[in-house]
Amino acid sequence: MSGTKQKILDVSLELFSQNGYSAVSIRDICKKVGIKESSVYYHVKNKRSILEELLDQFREIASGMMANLENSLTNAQDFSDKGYEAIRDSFFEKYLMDGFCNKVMRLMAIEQFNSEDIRKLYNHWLLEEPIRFQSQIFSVLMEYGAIPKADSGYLAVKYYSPVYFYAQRWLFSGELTEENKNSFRKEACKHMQVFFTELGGHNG
Amino acid sequence: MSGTKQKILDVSLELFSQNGYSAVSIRDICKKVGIKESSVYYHVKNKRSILEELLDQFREIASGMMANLENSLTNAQDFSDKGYEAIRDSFFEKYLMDGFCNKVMRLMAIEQFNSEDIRKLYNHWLLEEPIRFQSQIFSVLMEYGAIPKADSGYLAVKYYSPVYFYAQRWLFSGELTEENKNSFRKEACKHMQVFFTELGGHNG
Amino acid sequence: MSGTKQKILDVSLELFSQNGYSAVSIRDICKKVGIKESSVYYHVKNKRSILEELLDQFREIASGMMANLENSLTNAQDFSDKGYEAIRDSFFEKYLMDGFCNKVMRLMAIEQFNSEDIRKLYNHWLLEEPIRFQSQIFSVLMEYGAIPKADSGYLAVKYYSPVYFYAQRWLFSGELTEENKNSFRKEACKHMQVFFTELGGHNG
Amino acid sequence: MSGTKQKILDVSLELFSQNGYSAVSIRDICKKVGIKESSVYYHVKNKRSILEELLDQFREIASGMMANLENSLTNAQDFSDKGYEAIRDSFFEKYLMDGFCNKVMRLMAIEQFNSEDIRKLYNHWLLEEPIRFQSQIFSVLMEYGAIPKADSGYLAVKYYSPVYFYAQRWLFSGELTEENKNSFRKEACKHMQVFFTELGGHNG
DNA sequence: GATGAATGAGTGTTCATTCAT
DNA sequence: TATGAATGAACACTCATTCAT
Repeated sequence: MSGTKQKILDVSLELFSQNGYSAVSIRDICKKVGIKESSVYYHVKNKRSILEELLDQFREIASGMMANLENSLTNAQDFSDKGYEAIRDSFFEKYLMDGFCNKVMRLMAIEQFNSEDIRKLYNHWLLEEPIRFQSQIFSVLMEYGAIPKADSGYLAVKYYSPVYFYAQRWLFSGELTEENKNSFRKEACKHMQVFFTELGGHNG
Repeated sequence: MSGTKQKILDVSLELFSQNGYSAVSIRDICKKVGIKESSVYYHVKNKRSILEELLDQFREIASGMMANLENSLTNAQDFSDKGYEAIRDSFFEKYLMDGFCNKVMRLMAIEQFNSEDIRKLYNHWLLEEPIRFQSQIFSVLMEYGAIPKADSGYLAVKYYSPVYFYAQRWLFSGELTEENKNSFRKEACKHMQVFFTELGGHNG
Repeated sequence: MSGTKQKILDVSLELFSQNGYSAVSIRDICKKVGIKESSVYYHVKNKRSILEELLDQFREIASGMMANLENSLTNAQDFSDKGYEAIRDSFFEKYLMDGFCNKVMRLMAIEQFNSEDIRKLYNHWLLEEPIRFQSQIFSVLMEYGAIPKADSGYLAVKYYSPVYFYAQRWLFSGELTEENKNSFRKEACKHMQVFFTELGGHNG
Repeated sequence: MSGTKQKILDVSLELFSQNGYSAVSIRDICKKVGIKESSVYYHVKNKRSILEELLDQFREIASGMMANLENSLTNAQDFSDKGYEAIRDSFFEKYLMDGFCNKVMRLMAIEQFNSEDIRKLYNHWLLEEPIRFQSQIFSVLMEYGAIPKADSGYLAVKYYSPVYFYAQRWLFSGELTEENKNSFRKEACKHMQVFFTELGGHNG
């Protein structure tokens, strides 16, 4: 991929994640990239295809990560805190906190209202899939007696929804500064830590 | 307020809450109201002012409700389930589930990314204020020994974030159907019930 | 219909008939009408709809005229030269030579290659329908013994094709001047006169 | 001429004759040729020059053929049907029906409205020249008593215009399929046959 | 011979808004 | 109160062409 094309994608993601797809014009993108408006069409088919390409990249990364986590879970031998923490951190750092994913999530959060496709994507990757996967983890932990048996779905909601809440507060709202990301990481990690401890406490 | 003006506001809210402020044109509004585009400017200064007026209405309702709840809390005599349930239901039914508030929230959820003002409003009324108020309730309950002492802020997050999560899933995503609203009510109420029971269980 | 709208249609037909639909831009039309480009969209839906409206007008006129001729033919009592001449002149003057029809025909002659719809229209009204109708006239004349029996279809082609040939030469080629129109009238009329005389000669 | 250059000309003629010069973009041509758009400018000066080159080729072929026919006529010894038929067939098959000429004619039929040069070319080679030459033939035939004396110009129009009419119907309108070409050949030949027979009949 | 990259000029169209009536 | 008519500014996009490599 040529440098210009990559720059177009980068700049587009930057702007899209700040203002949403429709609020960003080709003019805006080109101005920031440093090319004339007609030049952009040498690299991409049309405005929509820029968005599509970004979403495709995200889909690939997200699925890859999920497959990885799924794999880790299947092959996991120990269900101690350590084993689980690895999975949790992977999901957290390589997905929720990853620069690229982060921006796409913001973009999806914005654009879900204008595009059915994106709404589905958002719902899948930010609401359903995290719950589904976390629920699966809890099920496994219950099966192995690591935590007491209960409604794993509801447990997953209780576990994930504060993370989602903090994400809204610091990642999807306002500017995506390092400061905000750190606030998010601090609070979210604290929650996950505490939650898990309390869960184990019941068991112990 | 003249009938036409009210119709303009109603239609605008309807459309804004479905597609967002910028995705709705004056044309769209007027077509649904049944007037010509130029006529709208007799009733409102410009497109932005329609939004502003809706937000003002919301602000007033939301503040009123909050003041009411605040008042209920101050004057509360019994801290049994009943007393609390009244407050909870009021917040839930007259705010989260109210037709008007509901639409404005959706609108704010969409438009928070294009307008700093709306972002602040959204953050205040959907993230901060619910947590602040709930936290205050828990503090009072702790003080009176109704529930064990703990970090009331974190407790509020654990209590409210699933509600917020469900709201995202059922109220802010896709179309706002009665079916979705009912799903939301069912899930959110169940959570609040269970949560409070568990909380009391610790105490009892 | 407002004056401006009519002016838009008039100017459009003028330009379309000179240069073809696609070679004329909205800018060109507006410049000649004396309005700004955005104003045109108050009067018409889009560029294509201007063309469509002109074609609709033509269709109506052409069908009306054909129905009229058809009617004249059915009710005709005498099959002398006079009776037929009336029909012929009507077709010639109110259709081929009419200012509006004339321009639309030119426009169709140009645009038939870019639009399947227009190609069909052109074929129908300039190739097939004249032959069909003329053929019908000859059939009637043959039936009544006014002219000798023969292949009426081929006779129609022999009668009409020189008219079509002259039309190409004088009406559809180059600028549509009064001089050209007169040349066409002169040549075409002479042919029709001579042809009919020769036809009668066989009979007499 | 390099293979690529020839391919550019071939493809261009193919597309031009189907959609007209202006409706075909350099992109379209290059896609079909299998080169990038910038490459075409190594072979030709600009888009217009492709058209020019095609027209030059046509001019040469057409003039050559005409000179040939002219020559045949001058050297003709017998004015029987056979002698004439040779000339007629030559004109018909090597000009009107020839693949290359055919496409250029279509192209001229389309583009005559956008270009004065092409209009002149069209008028010359499809309206005036056939009439002039045919008229000349008839004159010769009259001189030699093969057909009765009459207005040779009008006779030429009567002879040629059905051919032109059929050409419009099957060669210039719609797609240029083998089926259409055959329909044209059949009808046109039949006409020429019949016409000549009738002509001779008067004489005999 | 061919192409990657870029561009100026142009196209049709939408939108919020104004203003005289 | 309402509207017919108009407009400037923006928008996504296409096209023929250039030029260094």
